[in-house]
Amino acid sequence: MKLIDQITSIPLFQGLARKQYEDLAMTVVDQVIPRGKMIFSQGDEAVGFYVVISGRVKIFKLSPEGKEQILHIFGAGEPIGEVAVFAGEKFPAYAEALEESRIFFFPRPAFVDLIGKNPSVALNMLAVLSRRLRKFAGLVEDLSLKEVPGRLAAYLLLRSEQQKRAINFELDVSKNQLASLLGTIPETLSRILARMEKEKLTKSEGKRITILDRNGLEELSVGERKLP
Amino acid sequence: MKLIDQITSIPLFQGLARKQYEDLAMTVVDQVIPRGKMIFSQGDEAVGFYVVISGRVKIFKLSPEGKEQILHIFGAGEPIGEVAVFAGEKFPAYAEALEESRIFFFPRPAFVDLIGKNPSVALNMLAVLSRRLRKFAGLVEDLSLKEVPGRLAAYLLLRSEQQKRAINFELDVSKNQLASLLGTIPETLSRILARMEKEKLTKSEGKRITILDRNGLEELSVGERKLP
DNA sequence: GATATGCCTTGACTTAAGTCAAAAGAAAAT
DNA sequence: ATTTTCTTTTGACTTAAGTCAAGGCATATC
Repeated sequence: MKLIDQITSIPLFQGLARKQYEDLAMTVVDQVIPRGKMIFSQGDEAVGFYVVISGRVKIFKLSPEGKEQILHIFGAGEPIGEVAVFAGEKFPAYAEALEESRIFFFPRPAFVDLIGKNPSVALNMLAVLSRRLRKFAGLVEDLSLKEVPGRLAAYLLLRSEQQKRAINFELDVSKNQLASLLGTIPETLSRILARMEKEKLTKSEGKRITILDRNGLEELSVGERKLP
Repeated sequence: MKLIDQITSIPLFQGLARKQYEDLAMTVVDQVIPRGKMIFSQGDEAVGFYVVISGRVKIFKLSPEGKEQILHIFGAGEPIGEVAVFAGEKFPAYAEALEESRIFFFPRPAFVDLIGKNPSVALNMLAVLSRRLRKFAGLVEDLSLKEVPGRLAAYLLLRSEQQKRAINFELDVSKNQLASLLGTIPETLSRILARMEKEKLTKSEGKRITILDRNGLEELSVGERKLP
């Protein structure tokens, strides 16, 4: 697919004139990042931002001891690092490709200019940031007010919802990654999955999860129920 | 002070034409909220957003058992609830006045209209949301990767920085609130303050905190040191 | 002045989840 | 195919922080 068509299909840039897509295409840097490679590190100078075209990218924080907390996992169409364009100039976290990913880099000046002239881009961006803030508020709530079984239950229910309430689906991340996403460690995750299975709430073989008792999971996720 | 002058001094609205301030003044609702009163609840329909004119407002989440996690404490000039204007239409958390507060309510349609027409307001708003995202990323990091002593140390250092690196300052929130802000409970906070004092890192009498060993606190906050 | 109310602290106890170590499985590399 | 490497699971143990209960202290209320 041609560069400009790729740009046209980025949700953030919906509603622009032909000319503006062409301008964007002039400044964009197209790059392919292999699995496991860092895109940027916390503290790096942000001279622009990225949009994921294909593949998946994780954004995360690291503790001094090396424990990681994933903040987001972004896929096609989603912008990353845009926060640094509007506040501060350093990336506030690390970004690494979870699989081979194609990403577009947009330099800051052209983008700021575009936003100033295009209310629709500004509104799109406001919507993106607002959704992200909402998601963060949920993450903070989970980390602070729920126990790990509740967080895991909420995550499984969310994944199921995203797949038409499928009773049976594949985790799209490794269990190590999932642990990091839930703010815990692989050992704990493993144990809790085993306990859920014993309670006949779920069944798991590798990455394949089957929800046996949706209601029970819901109770767990809102804290009305505890795992023995 | 006159209504319109109050509006003029809101950072979010910097750089508007006289006419636009007048339009805003036409739609604004001025209200005074007594200490302890709810401004909105999680799930409430968001027909607009608020700006704090004076006083302080806490934004928080509640667990089913009633434990609260404060997300932000906002003071004069800061907007609240604007996320709901751009994404979803429900407030994602609770808001309550910590002290008697004067707040302006701006109905959604007029504001969306203003943003569409005024790139500077859009950019201001993008900056506000971006700073907030950054703060959240830090909160998530703290909750997930630091222990309570580290979070407390980081908080005390931050407060000190905000007051010209004062060695001696007053907490601007009650210790109960501080516990909620740090994602813990009053008992734990109390014990950790006592341990810090024993280690000669700080000294506290009521709300007055004295930093005795800034370096030690920094080590604690980055996890290079542990409290015995 | 007495009493109530909210705020903070302390002690004894419990528990969720982390650490460390080891091993089994699965996936990738040679 | 076999070795290497990474992921996942399990067991034994430790620990940070939560719960419950009681008491102190201050401020507000009658």
